[in-house]
Amino acid sequence: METITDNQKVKVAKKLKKMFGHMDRSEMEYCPIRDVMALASDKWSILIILYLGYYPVMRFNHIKKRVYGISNKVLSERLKHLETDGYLKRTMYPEVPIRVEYELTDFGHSYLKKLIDLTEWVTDYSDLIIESRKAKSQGVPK
Amino acid sequence: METITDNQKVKVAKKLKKMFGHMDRSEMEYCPIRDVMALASDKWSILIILYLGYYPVMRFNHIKKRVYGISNKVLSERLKHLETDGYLKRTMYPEVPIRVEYELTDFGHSYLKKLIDLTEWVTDYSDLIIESRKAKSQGVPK
DNA sequence: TATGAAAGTTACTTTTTGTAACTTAGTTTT
DNA sequence: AAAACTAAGTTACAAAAAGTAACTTTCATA
Repeated sequence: METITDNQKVKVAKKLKKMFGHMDRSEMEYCPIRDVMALASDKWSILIILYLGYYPVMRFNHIKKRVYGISNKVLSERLKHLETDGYLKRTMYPEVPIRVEYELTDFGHSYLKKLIDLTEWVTDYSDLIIESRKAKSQGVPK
Repeated sequence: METITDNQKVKVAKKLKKMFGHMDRSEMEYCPIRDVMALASDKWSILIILYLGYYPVMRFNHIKKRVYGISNKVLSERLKHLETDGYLKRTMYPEVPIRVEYELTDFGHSYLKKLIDLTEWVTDYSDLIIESRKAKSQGVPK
């Protein structure tokens, strides 16, 4: 992993200062950013968006197969919210059996880029993390 | 929002292809990346890490005050996991009353950078999203 | 002796998820 | 003509996760 220089830390601190202007209400007010983050960083939403980046157009059952482990219920909920929030577009073809296609909007694509950066990082370091986890769980005899 | 060009989409597709080499097991195998993502993208974990970026050293109750709304229980759990996974370091001073300090590891700082990028994006567009949400929920009369 | 503070833990309630069976509407097969 | 088949969900119920609030521990101080 790249080491973080103090210089970089200063940059990071600046960005945080800017961001926390919005976030840092230690009282219990409504915070739109948290609200948006809640959906955007949800584990299932992330997978859905990544797969929609990979397969530009997907139908309900296709997503369900790829995002293995997701239930109809949660998939249906997340798709609705992701559509409502503008990340994806749902197109229904009134054929029989019904056909419904999902695809990212431009907005969704813009978010996809950020998610890819995040996922790349996780991909690169997941082995390291799993190692750390094992090491700690085995008890460090010191 | 910046429009996504086809050229950019190609780049994105390439990255996804690489990533999905790891992720795309449509069978129910254990996937370390998902596992890591589950903690790393958790809503409370994100807030904890962001605040630890802002205040380099924090004690339990300080974190609890800043990450408003989090319960002792969940905070305690997340801190343990984040420590186990190597994002942060916990230092206990056996004074009375006890003092425990949390700070990001280098690894945690490296992840913080990614989180900041993500959060910046969310910050920039959260208004747009809230708008989209309102528009859709009011029913679009067409 | 009683009070207090910090960092949790615990028992219990509420909310969110997961499971699996069911619905809907035409199409094709028997 | 009735029965079976699709895809895309929905629904009722069970299981897991999160929230709540009271409790614990340790020793210094009033």
